[in-house]
Amino acid sequence: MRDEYHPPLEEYLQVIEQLSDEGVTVIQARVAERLNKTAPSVSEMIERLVDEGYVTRDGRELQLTSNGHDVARSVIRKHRLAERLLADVIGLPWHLIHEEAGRWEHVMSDEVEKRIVALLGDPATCPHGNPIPGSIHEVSDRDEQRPMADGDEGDVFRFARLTEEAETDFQSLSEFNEVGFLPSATASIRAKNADGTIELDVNGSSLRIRSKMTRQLFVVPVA
Amino acid sequence: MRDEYHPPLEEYLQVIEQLSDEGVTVIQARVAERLNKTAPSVSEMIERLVDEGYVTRDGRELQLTSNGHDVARSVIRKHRLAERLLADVIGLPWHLIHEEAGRWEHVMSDEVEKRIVALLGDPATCPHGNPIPGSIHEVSDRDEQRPMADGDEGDVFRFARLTEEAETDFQSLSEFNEVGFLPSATASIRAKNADGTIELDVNGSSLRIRSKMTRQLFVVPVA
DNA sequence: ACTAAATATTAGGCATGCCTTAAAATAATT
DNA sequence: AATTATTTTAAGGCATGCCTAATATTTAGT
Repeated sequence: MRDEYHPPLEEYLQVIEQLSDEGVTVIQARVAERLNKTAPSVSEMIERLVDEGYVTRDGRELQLTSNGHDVARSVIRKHRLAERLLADVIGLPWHLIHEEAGRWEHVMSDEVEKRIVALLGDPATCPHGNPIPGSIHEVSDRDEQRPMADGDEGDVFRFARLTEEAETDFQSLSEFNEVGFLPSATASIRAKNADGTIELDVNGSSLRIRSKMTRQLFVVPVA
Repeated sequence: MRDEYHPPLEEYLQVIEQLSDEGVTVIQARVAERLNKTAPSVSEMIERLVDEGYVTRDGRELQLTSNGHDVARSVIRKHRLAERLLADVIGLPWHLIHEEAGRWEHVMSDEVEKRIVALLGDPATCPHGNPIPGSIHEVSDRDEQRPMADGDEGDVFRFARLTEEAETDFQSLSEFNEVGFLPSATASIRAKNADGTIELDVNGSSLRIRSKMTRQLFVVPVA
């Protein structure tokens, strides 16, 4: 088996899994972007991951092996559980939890994972609305979720989730946190601007969503 | 300033601080033993720590600079707060918390540290009875504490703390946990054996303490 | 088909932290 | 003092993960 402590390996597998989840074609260039590493670094590392049986290649496309997939799922599970713990128990502000959990995910033992699950009642999602792999609870509204960008002026919706990629946009996250625009919050589209930004009404407060971000936020229409 | 994430550096400074706290003369050989590293590895690393201004030498004796001391205190503080969180909130069994906290200490942000302090009410000690640097609460019985080895048959005491070194004796810790012999527990000396081991009565259960361990456990006599 | 853009690899380096083996320096004992 | 034990350093290596610069190799766009 693999040693205990391999942050870089875990990061690579995690990103491959996430890209794949997002429907992005997983090639090295995408991984490099996500991890902020140079192409040669990624090339070398992927070679290792292939050698060690975590990844296979089909042309330039990357695929996790069953083993690689298990590791990735475990890391993602720990990441999202850590986020829940940080937000719900420790009281760390919502916009700070992602970065913190990005370190915790690599040091949390399976034993602690279990205790956190018990403590929190096996939550279905992280505080960004993304499902926690292995939870017995289903995310019921998955297929009703659609990108905020697809909405129209006047639409009222419930904020369901934001992509992992969006979680790294610290500036936006701070703004969301400021006005309480977090998953499960209700809001409405005040205006769709020519530059692609969207003006929201969140509980009376106004919030402008960056153009790129509107495709990273998933919402569920409210009757 | 120093980058975020330097587990090895932090481990070295932490050990130097702890050895010094224990009254041990801090030389490289001691550090090597504690960290389970070879002498040349430690020699090289200490050289770096000196170069970078964390440590000074006086002959073979090592001393932390003010900066090095601050880092060490911070890591120890995070370690002990993590242990409290793991034990009191997350519910990880007592004998497992030390190892887990040994990883968490390197990834916990100052922000999270603050929240944990607030959550736990600024605890005075970790679950092994050792003081948490920076806590406003005093450890009142510090000078009444003495090694269990100094006690006599029939003595009744309160278990006050165990040294950091003892915390790595997983086997003993498991046994202690088994019979509920944790800091703040009351017990009595049933027998002092010729081989240096001590036989305890813990709440009716019998517990044999390894010879070496009897000097690592500090107790406070009970009237 | 042909050029431009995107992607991947090669080659050569580098810092970090470890290690082993061997030699030197200190300290402790007899 | 001489010897033995402890401690430190020197020398040479190695794996991990990064990097830059330069070179292929694809894939797309015109």
